[in-house]
Amino acid sequence: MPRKPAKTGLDISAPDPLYKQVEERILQCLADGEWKPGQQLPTETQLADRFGVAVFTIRAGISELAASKILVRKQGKGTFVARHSLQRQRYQFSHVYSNDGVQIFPDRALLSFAKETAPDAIAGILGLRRGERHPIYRLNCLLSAGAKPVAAMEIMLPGRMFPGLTARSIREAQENIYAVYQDVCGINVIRVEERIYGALAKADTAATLKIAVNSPILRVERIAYTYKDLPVEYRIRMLDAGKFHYRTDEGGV
Amino acid sequence: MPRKPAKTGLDISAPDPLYKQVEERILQCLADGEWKPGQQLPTETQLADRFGVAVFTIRAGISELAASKILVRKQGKGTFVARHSLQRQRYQFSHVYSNDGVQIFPDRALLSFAKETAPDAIAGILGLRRGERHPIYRLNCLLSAGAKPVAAMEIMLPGRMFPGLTARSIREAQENIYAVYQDVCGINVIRVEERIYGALAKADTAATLKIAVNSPILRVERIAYTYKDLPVEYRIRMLDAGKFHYRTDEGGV
DNA sequence: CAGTGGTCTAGACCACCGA
DNA sequence: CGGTGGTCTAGACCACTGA
Repeated sequence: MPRKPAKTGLDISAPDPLYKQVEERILQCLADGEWKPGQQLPTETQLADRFGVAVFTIRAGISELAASKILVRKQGKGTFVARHSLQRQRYQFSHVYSNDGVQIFPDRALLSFAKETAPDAIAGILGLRRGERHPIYRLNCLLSAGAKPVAAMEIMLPGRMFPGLTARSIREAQENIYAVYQDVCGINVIRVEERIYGALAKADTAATLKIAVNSPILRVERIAYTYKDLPVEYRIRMLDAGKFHYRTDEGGV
Repeated sequence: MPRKPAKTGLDISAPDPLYKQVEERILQCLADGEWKPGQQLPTETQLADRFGVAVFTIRAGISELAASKILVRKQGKGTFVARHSLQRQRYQFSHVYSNDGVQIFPDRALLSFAKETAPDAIAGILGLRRGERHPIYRLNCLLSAGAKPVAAMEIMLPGRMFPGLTARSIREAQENIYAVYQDVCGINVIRVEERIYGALAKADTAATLKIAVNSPILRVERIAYTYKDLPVEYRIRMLDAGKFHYRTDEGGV
């Protein structure tokens, strides 16, 4: 007897395999906010019933999302929506090292917080429609390790996606700023693209970082994305390249 | 009846699951050179017989190695040892872009090729035992796109791991240099670590790149590893940061 | 102890490849 | 057409969690 596709939306005769469809459905539930960060998903058996497929198929879908760090499986407990905890920051999205080889997790001081209309260039980067007026938040931060400045950071966020964001909510959170996006606005960053430029410090950057004008700096631009490849953050960091560097890995078993 | 562990070396009662042991065994075969780059592995059914486990278990092990880009599966054909082809270079280990956003695959000109004794610092980076004399190859290259210099590159290789390497073999190959390591010396790079520094061009680098002294440069140091986390290459690239930048991605579905 | 995810089996059918 | 990997099922047992 053929499987009934109507009830669940999963279709064995579709071009995509069932476990890919499971993946899509779970991503859709996450994008819709049905399951929120930190929350437990239904068990694999329950999902298998709900979607009308075998447990193996559910596992295949969940496995890919777990590999992407979107879900977290805990044996004996359940499967959970990943959170941007401090521990997670230690191994993802954090690549600044001092030049003597110590990984840096800088403190964040919020210097300014403004709401304004997005310039065309920024609107384009954040995927906002041309020809319309879009509010954005513009944040300026100083990142420092101990008393030493590490980087000047500017963050631009599409205003409509971050309801309820305030300077206060950012200042009070000791956490990774992506945890603030999650907890305050329900925005989940799952992927980033970075461009790393070498440059010379201009007067304002030099003053902020307490280095000489024309000192070498690393300008790191990042676009962060949530589900469905939707850009949610554009940030620029100006790192003091005299004291710090950037590391990446690739490949590996 | 319990599985017999002696014959194959796989042991259901070991702390590692069987599919991890499969993975280890395959990596060992690769490190031993039993299966060479581009070569086809035995079929999953044959490996299942050989290791005394189910096909599913073989698949689980191979899947992880395929995700690490160490093996390549081709439906209807078989499973193969990955090669460092030009196509592969396009999506792995190549991150230089011009500042107007075009990905750069520079040409390589070999300027010098020397064999010498490794200084202590280099020996340490390449994991060579202290207090012994180790031959290394030291290569200097100019990377350029069209007529424009992109970067000066220095490569250091542990001499004993690269028998038969000559300036000629590198000059004649139009391929990715990692393909030369594979084809000439049987060395497979599977993972790299990179450190990205911002700096100012000194006189010699400036002359090579045809830029002004104290122009901004990106100094990219890379250590490349083969199986068993064995370092096989240390390279330093000095990129003209006025015209080029570096990109990385992280995360994603 | 019951419930979770983790591993593993034996087998089925499919899609793709090349002779 | 036979052989390959790709997907999927049903079911088993294990390891870990927390009440």
